[in-house]
Amino acid sequence: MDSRKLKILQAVVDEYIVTGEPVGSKTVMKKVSASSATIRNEMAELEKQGYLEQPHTSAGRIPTYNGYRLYVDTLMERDPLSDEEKLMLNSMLDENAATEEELAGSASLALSQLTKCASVVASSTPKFSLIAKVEVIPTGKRMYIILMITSNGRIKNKTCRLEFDLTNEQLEFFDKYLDENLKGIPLDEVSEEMFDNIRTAMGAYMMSLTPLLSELFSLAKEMSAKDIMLRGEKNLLTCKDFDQAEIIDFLDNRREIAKFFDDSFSGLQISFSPENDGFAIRNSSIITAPFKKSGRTAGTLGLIGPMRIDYAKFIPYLEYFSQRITDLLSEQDYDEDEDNKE
Amino acid sequence: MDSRKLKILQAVVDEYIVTGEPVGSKTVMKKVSASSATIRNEMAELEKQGYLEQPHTSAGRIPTYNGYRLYVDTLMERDPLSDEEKLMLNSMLDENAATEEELAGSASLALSQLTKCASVVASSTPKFSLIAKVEVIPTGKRMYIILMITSNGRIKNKTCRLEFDLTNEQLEFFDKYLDENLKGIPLDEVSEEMFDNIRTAMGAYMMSLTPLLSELFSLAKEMSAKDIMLRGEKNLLTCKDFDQAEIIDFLDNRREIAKFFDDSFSGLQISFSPENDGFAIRNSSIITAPFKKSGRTAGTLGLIGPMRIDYAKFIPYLEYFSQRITDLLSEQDYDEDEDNKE
DNA sequence: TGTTAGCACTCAAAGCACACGAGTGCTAAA
DNA sequence: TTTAGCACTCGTGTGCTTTGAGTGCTAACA
Repeated sequence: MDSRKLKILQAVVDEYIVTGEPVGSKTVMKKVSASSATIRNEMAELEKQGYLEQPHTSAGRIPTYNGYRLYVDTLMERDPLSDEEKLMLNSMLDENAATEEELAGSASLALSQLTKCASVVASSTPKFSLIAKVEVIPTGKRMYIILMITSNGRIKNKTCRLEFDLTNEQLEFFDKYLDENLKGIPLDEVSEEMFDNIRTAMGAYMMSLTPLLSELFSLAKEMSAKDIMLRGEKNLLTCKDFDQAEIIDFLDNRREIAKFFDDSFSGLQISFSPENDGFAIRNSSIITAPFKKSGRTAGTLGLIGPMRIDYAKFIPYLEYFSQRITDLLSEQDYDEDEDNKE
Repeated sequence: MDSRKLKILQAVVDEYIVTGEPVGSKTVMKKVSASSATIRNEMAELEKQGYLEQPHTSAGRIPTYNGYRLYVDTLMERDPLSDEEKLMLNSMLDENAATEEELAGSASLALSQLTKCASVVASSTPKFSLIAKVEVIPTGKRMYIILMITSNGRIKNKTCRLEFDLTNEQLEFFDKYLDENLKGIPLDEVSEEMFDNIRTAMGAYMMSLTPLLSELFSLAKEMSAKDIMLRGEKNLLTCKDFDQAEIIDFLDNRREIAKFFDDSFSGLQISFSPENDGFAIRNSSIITAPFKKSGRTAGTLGLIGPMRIDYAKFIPYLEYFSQRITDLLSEQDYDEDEDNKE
């Protein structure tokens, strides 16, 4: 592939990203030293090769997704972050956040504001988390709250109403049993059978405790389910590159989005909707960057927007945030190690 | 006001609600026995009086908000619920919901699906709820979860990270102190001063416990803050009577919505956007119906949609749900009373 | 052989004229 | 007071033309 042709492709994508209008040969001429005729010839070839397309015969060219692919993989020059930008990004990150989720959440919010796209945080922690505490708290007539805390500090609760009040004895037995038998179990190993076993182990208490138990089971399931955090969804709604109805469908389908982010990526990844077999919104691109803790991937920070997006600017943002999160999380690690030495 | 004129107004609103198109004199003729000329004269007067308007000279009439006001207040005939409809509504209500919120939430979801509008639940419970339990749970190096449960079974938690780990002694002291001094306090009486007092009462422990304390304070504030539950927001987005951007702004502003629902209404209320001084979306109407528990208002079920909405059908839905919720909540009361007699 | 100037061609978008028709207000007769 | 009739209004839809940005192709040029 001719270097001039690459330059032309680059110029077209660069320009199209800014204007959103099909790019003609004259416009490209400003950036590539060749006559418009030459550029036209080259563009015709780029079209044959599948990197550009024409909305209609007498219009300029716009990049195809193959064009974008080539652009982001080899042509694009990233805008390095200025010191002011770094300062700004830092100020938007809540470095004092108590939890990993909050930290990443603040990055996600910042990203969505800066890019006018939607931003996602997907934590991969559930896989490694153990049940740390289970508690049943009576809160009123026949009302009980079940509380579950995991080893990494995530907490969730469920309220349930029983047919009869439990005696103190029953409650104590249940609490003790759960403490002895569930603590330390990895969340994703919780299974139906396991709970069947517990149920039989309840003996005489079985009848009265079964409803609590099944709520507890579904609570565990909910906690082990991969979930994501979405910020700036509304930015997508006002994006004219997208079809309204499609976005609403997409946003309704958190499960699918979570599944997409489940494949943990090793580094920065850019994927375009045609590559995500029907999952994503048409004309969308998803950029993801993982962040790490203790050397292993702790989650993924993602950006969902149109294909026509300022990659050169936004990718550094994303990378900076994911790096910063990784640093902050490992600082915590360091603290902990230091403590251990005492 | 002439009875024929009222009939004409009613016919116009009825028709416009169905078709969404300006209604002409010929169409009205089908419902009112008078010639089109007479109807035109009357409509011209209704326009002068501010009940109808014309999008342009040669178009039919559409109701103004004054027209809608008159319609819902005196003209409209509600469609009574058929037995099948009642059955359907019942099946959509989660009567086994453990909490009031879940129960009302299921009604809200059902409403939003049936009406293609957004639906709101606003609980007025926070006002009457007391702090029932406060617990500090260590979950890792310097990580603590603060848990707060109210007398009516609402639960919320906050994670916070401290500079130093607390000793068991400190933790026990804190837990005991909180249990003795916060239990039974009404949530809305929690004040800055109160926490200042607690802080001084901490004595030697003050330094280490202050961060936890301030998190606890903000947790209490969050819990006493009025919040609402919104369902079917996306229905508004696809409603062509609304301006996209305005809806997005509106939905972003939960605080405002919550405030609106804070004025507890005594019965069914219908309000139109011009009456809500700039708060609501243009051309929107908000219908609210309170539900009760133990004789006093426990919350409000609301419907947010365009002014052009099938009032005759949807108001009975809303009323049925709020009545049903009231019944279910008082059944619980009854149970409790019965228990108390034992 | 690659590049460029020039030219004919294409086609979406914008503008314009026109007809249509739904609906009106007004007038005059019943 | 009601109604039939009529002239008038105005948004909508249709077809036509113009405009201009942009193209592909060809022939001349370096």
